[in-house]
Amino acid sequence: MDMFPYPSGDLHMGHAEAYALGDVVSRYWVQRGFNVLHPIGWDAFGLPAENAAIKRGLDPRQWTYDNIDQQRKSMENYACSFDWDRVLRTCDPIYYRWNQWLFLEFYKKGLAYRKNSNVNWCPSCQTVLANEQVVAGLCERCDTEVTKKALTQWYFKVTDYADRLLDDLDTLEGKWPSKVLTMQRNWIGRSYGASVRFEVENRDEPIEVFTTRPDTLYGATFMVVAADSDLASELVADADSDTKAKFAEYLETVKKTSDIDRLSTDREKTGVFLGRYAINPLNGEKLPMWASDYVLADYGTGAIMAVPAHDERDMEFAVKFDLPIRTVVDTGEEDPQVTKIATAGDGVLVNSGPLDGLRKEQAIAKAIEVLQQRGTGEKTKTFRLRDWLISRQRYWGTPIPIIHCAKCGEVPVEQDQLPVELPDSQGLDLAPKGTSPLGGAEDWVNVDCPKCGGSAKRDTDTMDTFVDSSWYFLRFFSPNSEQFAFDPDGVKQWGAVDQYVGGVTHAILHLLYARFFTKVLFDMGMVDFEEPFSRLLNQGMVLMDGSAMSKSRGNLVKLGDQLEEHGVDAIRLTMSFAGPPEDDIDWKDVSPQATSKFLARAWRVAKDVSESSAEGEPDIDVRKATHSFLNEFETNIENFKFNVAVAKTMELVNALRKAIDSGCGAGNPAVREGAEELAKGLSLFAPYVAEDMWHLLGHESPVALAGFRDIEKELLVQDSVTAVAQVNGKLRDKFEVSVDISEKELEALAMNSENVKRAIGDSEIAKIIIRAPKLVNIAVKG
RNA sequence: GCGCGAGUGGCGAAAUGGUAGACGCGCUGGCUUCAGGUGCCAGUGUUCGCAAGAACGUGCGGGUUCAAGUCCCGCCUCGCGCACCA
Repeated sequence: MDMFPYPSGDLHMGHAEAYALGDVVSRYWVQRGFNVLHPIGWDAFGLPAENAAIKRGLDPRQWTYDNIDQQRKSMENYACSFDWDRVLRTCDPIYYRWNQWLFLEFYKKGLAYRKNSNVNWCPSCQTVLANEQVVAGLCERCDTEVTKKALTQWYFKVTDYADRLLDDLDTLEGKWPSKVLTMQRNWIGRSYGASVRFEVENRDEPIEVFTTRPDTLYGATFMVVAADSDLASELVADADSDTKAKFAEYLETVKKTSDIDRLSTDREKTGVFLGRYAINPLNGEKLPMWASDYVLADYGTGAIMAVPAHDERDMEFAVKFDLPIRTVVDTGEEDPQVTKIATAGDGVLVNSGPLDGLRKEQAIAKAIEVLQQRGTGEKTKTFRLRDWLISRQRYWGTPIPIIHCAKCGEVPVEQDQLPVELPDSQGLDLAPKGTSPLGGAEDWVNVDCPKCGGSAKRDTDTMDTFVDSSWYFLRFFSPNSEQFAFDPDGVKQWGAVDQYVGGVTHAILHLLYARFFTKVLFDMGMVDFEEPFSRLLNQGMVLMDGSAMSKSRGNLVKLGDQLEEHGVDAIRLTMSFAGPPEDDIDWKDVSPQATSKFLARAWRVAKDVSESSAEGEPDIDVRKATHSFLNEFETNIENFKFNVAVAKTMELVNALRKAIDSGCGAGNPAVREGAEELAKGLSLFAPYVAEDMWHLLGHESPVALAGFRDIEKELLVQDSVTAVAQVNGKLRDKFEVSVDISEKELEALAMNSENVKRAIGDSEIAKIIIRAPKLVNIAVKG
């Protein structure tokens, strides 16, 4: 299965590569006789449709469906072997109805909930964004600086699945690109440590912090609370007016700082003293409490214990504000108290009471044990992963099927009322204004509460389009079903996606969400697998002159033009032959003309065979060439080495050409056999030419279904090989030998070689290594 | 800063520790052709040599091995990811 496209305009070179490669895999397994489901659909909701609507006054629905029609025609022309009976479009009510159904199932299980918090806000798109959609502080879509806004929004509780999402990555090892696995692991970001409760003077409740280094508790010399957290404001509330004023001023500047500035690496630490003290639970020491923006409000508990001697950031802060530094781990490096350089490595505990003399790992365990005994802390873990914010204040998406009633609160829409269809865009103001355009559809918004019958309003937000793509692969089992989201029989028959193909751009977002959905559906008993995509192939990008193609850059290569000039087969083959699929292709390095020439050369082989009458016994060398081609072709395809597989078909063409011109001739049955396997092999890359060849060779049925010939193992055995003679590992001579040559014979052959004799000269022979039938290496002294 | 990946001819690239450069582009020469931006054949890592052959050669420096593009250690460069995550 290929990642489904977003229908913005026609297909481009990137699509051409992705679908060529996906099609090779699909056609290969069909050729091997498997029942292959190779579906396609459209990720049809989303902002571009809406933006086009705003900019050019179009109906987003019309714009989307027009683009889908155009893309579909191009795909058909491009010979994509999709199952056109299973097409889905996520903007069809029959599709998004099940988005809503799934949302309500999640809601029932407490996996969909609403909360108020500081969320990422794109001032340009005028909508909230998920953490995953913020890249280095910028909106993933429009590169605008993202700001924070306190809003009540819908979330999916991905964090409930954090452990499984992380641990199950192990089962994908070797089947997904390791790069993607690493990125997912980093994103989920589990760290083990301890939560520790610190009493605070003049406060009833202790505050809790998370630390990965409970062993350094004796080295804690102050505490830091995230300046923008509720806790900081609360702590400072009772302070003197001077402290309060300073805090208020600081908080103002923190709020003004954009994420971009905040993230810049060598930014000086800032902060203010809160006028409060916490008590170290292990040694009873009084620790001054500070507020700073280097502690994040939404990670851990938004507060930390600061151990400057063994944490770089705490050290920086301590130096800046002249706070004490106490070394508690002797790492063998210079004392951080003196150098002002924090040490984080392993070592022996000092100045730490009962922990003294222990090594880091033991001390961590011991510290946790002590905390547990005293009831002031325990072993715990924290994740970087946050819950998935799914509400969007935009029009072109799935309406959230919730009704808000003043009396009954959140009321889910009844099952039989689904789908909650999007109102027509006519008469709605789609321009971004910070609240959903759906709010303006009064007939649509105002409804009776399903519970009490009183007047109520629909939720006006729409779902993130990543909800649509989190389960679409399951919908292909029954794309038009009104009975269920996806057919359980289909799940049994087809199961998880055996092979997924798409760009690495979705390494985190889409793949993580789809994995999350699959696990939830597994727990609901709706699917019997926990990972949606058994194998994943990331294709690279198609570039021009080293950079991404774009109209504004003036280096845009149009797929339509390329197809016009070279033909579909040549472009598909060029994409496959250019290099390893995961590498980028620079279009300037690639030659579709050459590929065309190769296709013509292959075609002529079939032509020559078709014009000769069969005669003679099958030529054994040609048969060997054909069967070793089959053997190598199959392993290369199965290992995604499409470029090498194409090279092997070129070798076969060369061998057949030679046989026709200066060997056994085109009428030899072995040449016909070779030409037929050649057509089948080529059918994965160049279906039109291959089909023509196949018909030239006298077949009526489609080449795509012909099936490779069984490999005759005995034809893979070479009866002579080139043996090499080395002296001290350097090649000195070669000879053709029989594969079953004895070690003695091979050695004699080598020793009699003039070249070898010369290389040995007067030196003394130390050792002779023989690997019959391929190699003799003579080690000499001196 | 941390993590991951990659550095091989003029170019895109091949190579279970055992012939480095398969296959293709480009280039050179020959044949075919009225002609050719076609087709076919041959050559093509660098240096020396008429040749036979030799020396050198997979980013750099070491190491393991009879044998290293491949394994180990240290560096350099590029790309990607993460980046005050406690």
